[in-house]
Amino acid sequence: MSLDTLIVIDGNSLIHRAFHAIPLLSNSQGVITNAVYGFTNMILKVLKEQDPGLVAVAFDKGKVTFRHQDFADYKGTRKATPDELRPQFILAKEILKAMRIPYFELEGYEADDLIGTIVNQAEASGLNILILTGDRDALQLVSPKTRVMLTRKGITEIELFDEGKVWDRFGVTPGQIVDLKGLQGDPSDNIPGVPGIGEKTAVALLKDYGSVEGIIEKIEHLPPRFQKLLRGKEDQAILSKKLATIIRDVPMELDLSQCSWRGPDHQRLLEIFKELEFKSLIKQLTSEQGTAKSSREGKKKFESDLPPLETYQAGYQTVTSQEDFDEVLVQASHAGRAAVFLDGVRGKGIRAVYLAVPGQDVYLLTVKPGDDSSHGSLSALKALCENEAIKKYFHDAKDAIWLLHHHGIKLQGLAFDTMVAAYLLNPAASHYDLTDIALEHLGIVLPPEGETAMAARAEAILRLTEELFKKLVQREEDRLFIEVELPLVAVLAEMEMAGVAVDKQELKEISAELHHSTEALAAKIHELAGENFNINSPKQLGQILFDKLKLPVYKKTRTGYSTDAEVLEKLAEEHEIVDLLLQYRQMAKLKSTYADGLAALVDPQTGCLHSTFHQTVTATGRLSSAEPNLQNIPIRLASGRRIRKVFIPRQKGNLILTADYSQIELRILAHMSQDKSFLDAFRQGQDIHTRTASEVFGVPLDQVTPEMRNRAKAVNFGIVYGISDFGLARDLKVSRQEAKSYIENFFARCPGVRHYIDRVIREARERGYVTTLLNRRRYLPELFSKNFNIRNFGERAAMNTPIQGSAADIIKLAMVKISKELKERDFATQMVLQVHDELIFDAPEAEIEPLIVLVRDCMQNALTLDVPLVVDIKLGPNWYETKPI
DNA sequence: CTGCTCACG
DNA sequence: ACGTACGTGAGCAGC
Repeated sequence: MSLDTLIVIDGNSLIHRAFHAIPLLSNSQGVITNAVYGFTNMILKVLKEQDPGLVAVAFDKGKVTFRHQDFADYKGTRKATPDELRPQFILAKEILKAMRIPYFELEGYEADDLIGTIVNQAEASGLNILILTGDRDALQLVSPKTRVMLTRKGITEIELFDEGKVWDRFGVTPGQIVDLKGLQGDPSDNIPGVPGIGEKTAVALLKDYGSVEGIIEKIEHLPPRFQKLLRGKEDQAILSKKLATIIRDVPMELDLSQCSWRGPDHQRLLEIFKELEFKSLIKQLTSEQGTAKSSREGKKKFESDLPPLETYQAGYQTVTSQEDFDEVLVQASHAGRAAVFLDGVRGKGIRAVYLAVPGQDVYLLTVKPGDDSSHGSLSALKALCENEAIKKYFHDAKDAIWLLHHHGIKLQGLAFDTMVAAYLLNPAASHYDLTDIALEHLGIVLPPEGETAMAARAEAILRLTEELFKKLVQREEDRLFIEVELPLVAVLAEMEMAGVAVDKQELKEISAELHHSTEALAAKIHELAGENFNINSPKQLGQILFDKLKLPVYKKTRTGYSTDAEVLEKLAEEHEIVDLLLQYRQMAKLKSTYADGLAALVDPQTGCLHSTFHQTVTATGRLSSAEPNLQNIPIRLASGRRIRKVFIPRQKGNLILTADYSQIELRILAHMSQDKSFLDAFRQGQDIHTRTASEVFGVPLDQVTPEMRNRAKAVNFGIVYGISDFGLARDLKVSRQEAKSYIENFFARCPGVRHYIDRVIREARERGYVTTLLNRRRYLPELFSKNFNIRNFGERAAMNTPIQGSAADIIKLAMVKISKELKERDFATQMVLQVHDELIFDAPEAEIEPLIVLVRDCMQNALTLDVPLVVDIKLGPNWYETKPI
């Protein structure tokens, strides 16, 4: 038994291998089991032989929503994964669960990349790693600590590769495997390589020059025939290498402790084996029971079997007397800074305070029931937090501000937020738990519970502050952090706490009206259908429309018929029920999500909605809003727009003022692309959609029809999103040819935009990331995927993110400025909402005039671009009735 | 808990 | 030949 060995398994590779190596077996029920049988067999064999301390499996995960969304017409033309194989993946995962082996998958990544990431972390923890796969690409991961078990022809034969073996077999080091592929290419993965260069040439060149880059650099020194092959193919070679390179820093939260191998859940595994009729495996399992790992298993907690990873502990002193509180404050004052970990729950208050002061032990200040900020530990906390001279570091400072607010404490001197900093370093991660970022950036494991664990968190915040700031400086994101994101934390906290006032009466009336309309529509729909069914169930609705009423099927989803609005609109002519369904859907959405959904979240104390603005959610830098989401309140259709009537000022004499950036994304595109036509249009104050229409349709500005403008508007949007003729055609309901000609015309008339797009994608490929105007960074590992779709997605994200993200930069900057001005000038106005390119204020009538000047100035001058930023301001008694001033 | 659908910029 | 526009959050149904 080797406790320090981790086995990582490429699930996709093994299952595919097994599927092709073993004839189509099935159980008596007809369930095909060949691949899952081979897979299970192989894993059991390796586990038995190696008896590792840890084990994990990785799977590919593509863009399932797109991949499976076939048009009915095309059904059956193409099968990526054979029907006999697809369900076996599910079975394999069931078996893994029963074996208590964790498996990892992440949207947009291949198993390879997850393995690379796991290996990286495991190596850092000092583990020995064995990779089990049928994919030779994995050989690039071989190192002194990592070896690869490669399946041969069949599946039971395994060949073990260490560094020496790779050298013997391929004549290159493991690290050069990717260079080999860059030159040689790989038809199976659609990697071009350099035509004319095969294995021999590639190896010989690499022996002399080390890498693809090395060869290109010394291209002059190469024999003429090689020069000839390589010239003009440099980029292709570099790209090929990148495509073959396994990503090792996939943004995933990996807890190696979850991977400790504890033996299977015998009972469950046996059940599955019986169902699948794996007789030999059943025999194997039952004969082994009671031996080895199975016997020492109880119902222990997961953490009980921790692998040999160092768990981080911090010493701490409990502080209880007033004298000691004073001493802590002296220490913190002296140091000038402290990391604060508040143990508490929003709305309930703080239970304990852990302070990490540089050079001192962590201090624990416990809060006794009934304590308040006038005496005891909370008064010490108040003194600390309200002293601006002492810099405070938090993880999730906005949450801390809420907790402090509960005790009447106002935070001054916020100097770092490790959650927000970790987000800037990798905005694509799914979450930023302190535990995860401490592991990622400090390599330490935080214990889950207890006072030492909490003390360790305070200490970790202190250390992370240093580490993350260093990284921000390295990436030149420190200004973005200090000047925008960090001050924004407090601005958002204030917006959340203020909330936006709601007219509950109006909300009730809307709900009642919607109740009547949905009921009436449902009755008619049921009558036309000839039976009662749940209209909200896409499954039942599909059966009615397509099985019973025999309407034509235009689109399917992974699980059945699609019944979305796009499909229903196509069916409108076919049956009168369809229009009623569209109306019903609309009304039902308004009622459940908005009328009733919002009403349920109104705070009875304040009469306001207190949304949470998340600062660390989007990959582009935008904010998101939740519980409730106030960034998607209806506006496009009159029926939904009414919902905006319920958003009102908090008191009599106040008004709602909205300020939105006009065409900010296209202005940013003009600035970044320097396209003449776009720059000119914005500088002249022209309507951009009219201008694009004039370019695309080749008519003078004054002859652009509304229809032309509409189409041009869709083209402009398409450009920002990464256009395709298909997407544009669908959006505009024109033919694909027509859409294509719009796009071609557009690029012919706006070559600057074309060049900009090409440049951004090229730079993204070179650097692996894209940036915004304020240097916000987004990594795009998708660009290097071997999967065509994922790669294309990466390219669209590469062009969209600088635009969307820069718009986010600008409005965030404006929010910080506005908030500061409002404070300094003692305005009673409250900023209440942000909707990506729009800010909403609740303002006393007397302040409106100066407010308009202030807001417009801060927003339009947040950043100076090569085109003007224009802000439209509206005013009204509620969010619905705001009118241009 | 996942998939579908739909609301917004 | 691939499959089809970027970024979100929420409610509901059904496994």
